[in-house]
Amino acid sequence: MARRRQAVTIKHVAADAGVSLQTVSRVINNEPNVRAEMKQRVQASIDKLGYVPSIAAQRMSGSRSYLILAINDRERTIADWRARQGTDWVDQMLLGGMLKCAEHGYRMIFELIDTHDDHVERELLAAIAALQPDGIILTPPHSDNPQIVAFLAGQNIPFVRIGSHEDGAGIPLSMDDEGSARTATRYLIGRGHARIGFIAGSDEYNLSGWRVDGWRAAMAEANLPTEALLEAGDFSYASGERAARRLLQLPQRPTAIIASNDQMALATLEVARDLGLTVPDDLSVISFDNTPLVHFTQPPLTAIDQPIAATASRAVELIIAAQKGEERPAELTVISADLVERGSVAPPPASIR
Amino acid sequence: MARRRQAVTIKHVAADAGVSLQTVSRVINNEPNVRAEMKQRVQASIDKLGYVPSIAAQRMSGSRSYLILAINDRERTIADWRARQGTDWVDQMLLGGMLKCAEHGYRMIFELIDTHDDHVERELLAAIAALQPDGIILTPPHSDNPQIVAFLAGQNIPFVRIGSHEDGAGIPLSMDDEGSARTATRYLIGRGHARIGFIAGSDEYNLSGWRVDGWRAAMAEANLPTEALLEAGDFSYASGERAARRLLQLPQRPTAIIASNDQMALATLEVARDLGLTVPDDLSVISFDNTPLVHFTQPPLTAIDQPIAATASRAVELIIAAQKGEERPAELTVISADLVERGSVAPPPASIR
DNA sequence: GTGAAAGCGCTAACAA
DNA sequence: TTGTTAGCGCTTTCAC
Repeated sequence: MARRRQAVTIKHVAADAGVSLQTVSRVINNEPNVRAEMKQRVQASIDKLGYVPSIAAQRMSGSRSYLILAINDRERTIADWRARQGTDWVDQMLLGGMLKCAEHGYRMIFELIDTHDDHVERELLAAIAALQPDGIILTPPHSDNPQIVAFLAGQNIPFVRIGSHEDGAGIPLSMDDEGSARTATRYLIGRGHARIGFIAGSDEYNLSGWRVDGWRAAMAEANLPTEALLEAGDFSYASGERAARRLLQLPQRPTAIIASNDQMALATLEVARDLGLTVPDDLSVISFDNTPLVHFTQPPLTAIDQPIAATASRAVELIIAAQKGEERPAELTVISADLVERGSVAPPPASIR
Repeated sequence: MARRRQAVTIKHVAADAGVSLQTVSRVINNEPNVRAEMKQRVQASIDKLGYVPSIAAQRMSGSRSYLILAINDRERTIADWRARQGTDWVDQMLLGGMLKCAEHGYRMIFELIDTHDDHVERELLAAIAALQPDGIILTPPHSDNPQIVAFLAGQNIPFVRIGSHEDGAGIPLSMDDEGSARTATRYLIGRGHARIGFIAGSDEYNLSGWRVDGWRAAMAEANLPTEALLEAGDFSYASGERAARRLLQLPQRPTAIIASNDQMALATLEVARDLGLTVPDDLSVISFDNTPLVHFTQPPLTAIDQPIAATASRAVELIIAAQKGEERPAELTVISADLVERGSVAPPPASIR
């Protein structure tokens, strides 16, 4: 392979327009102190020659790299990819993140990092040193990983922590898990349910706790009991199955169950079927995440939509703002989630009501 | 934001090891002409200081960028992302491509380009000039787009055309669509089916035609008629619905249908239900792609698995090999697909058999 | 086998 | 408002 050099450089443009390199640079970067006429002339040459600045060279000379790193958990992401169950977290991140990046002339680079690895810092450093990104987006469970947060804080690089409430280095960006759980719970209460079970997600994710909190809060405000109605899960189908079985075999079984993700809701549907319960007539189910599978279940699942695309998009905006030297927002940024109504919720059965 | 400079550079390493810059560079790039002892000393300094070479600087001085661009069709990709139907083409590409890249110290950058846009060249040029990738992976329908292929050929950059048979610039890499269609058809014939309908995909994709060819070939070799059994679709659910309805309302309806993708197979299932036909007892269905939804249909779909991850992985290998100056393979590289058996195929109904 | 010098494309700092 | 100079971190010559 022959070595490739930039075909058209700033030099060609400068020569063509009959100006200095610096003037071209100013035009590229939209800097002030260039006369309109000059600017136009340079722009004409740029267009004529099809010039595009080299990110490498820009980065080299100490300017921006126009690269934003989106970091996800390696193990979980690869497991999801291999499972092919339709989990589309990555797709939604790209949808929101890439498009927003493109709007601002940035590019999003997707990276996988091990949460548990004792080389986290080395992995991160490698990515940062190699790519020199202008900002980093952290997703759960990395967002609250003290080691990662501390390391990034020391790198003097703007970063957003998606799904985090904690103060500290970096910009936290919440998807309002507690509020969503409250919304789902109130929705069920509004339809007459009083015994509402909850299947929690993995402890490794802070959002699991927040979702439980929201459920508890909504139950409390309606003076409804929660005892024995909380079951631990870990987001896996198997854990959802176990949890659902325990809940549905309670002497006084719940008339509705909220599952902390779609897989566990799917398992709940299956257990209900197995026990001869019809959804939604005998049992109502609400799930979290709203991944593609909600369309395909029998009945389709009413679900809390995790606004991943919107969140990633906002994260990019926050990073670009930070890049420009703007202050980080004083308040925690919250992207709220909607409840999408489908077919898995009905009033509780008359016999129990 | 303060300007960030590389924390540890080749200079620091050179100073620490007491050698010249050049020697460090040689060690980094694993070049010959360095004594083992020297190499070891330098490597020790690299590890100690946590040095990682800057891709920007490497690229600047005319070496590789260690970046591989994966290009997908913007319109279709975004539509899939928004539809949230679980299409996981992108995920599978990342799975295969990113992991293989990581193995070789490369990174995969995912880009979207408009097929129809008259600015294709400009968009491509922008990506290439900005990123200076070492290679490009084209996916359908870009793989056989003459404008794109011609443009890339002129850029002196290795590129792979996934899902392409055509000779010419770039390295074609086939997923054996014709063979897969033949496999699916033979599989049905083996189970006793004689009237096998086929729903084709969009003309915009060459693979649509190859799948039809495979079906035709398998039918021909068994001396089975194909007349009236081929219906056009465009990969959309709606088109699948129309096609399935026409096929199933034929005076002599098919006992099996092969749909060129999962969405159209899903539609076929729905039409069958609507017409009072049970799958698989009255009608067998095989779909293409094996996206996540195949698990969730009633019954789960027997499907041809498109080996996207394996193909992306191979594409990366081909590019890295080309980068090293190796000859492109003389033969067309073919990644073959498997048939995954689930619940949508049975022998034809006795009344027809 | 190792080192010194030049230059990649661009921008920051300064000068005019 | 515009141009000049130096240097970013690295690799490629070309000496030694």
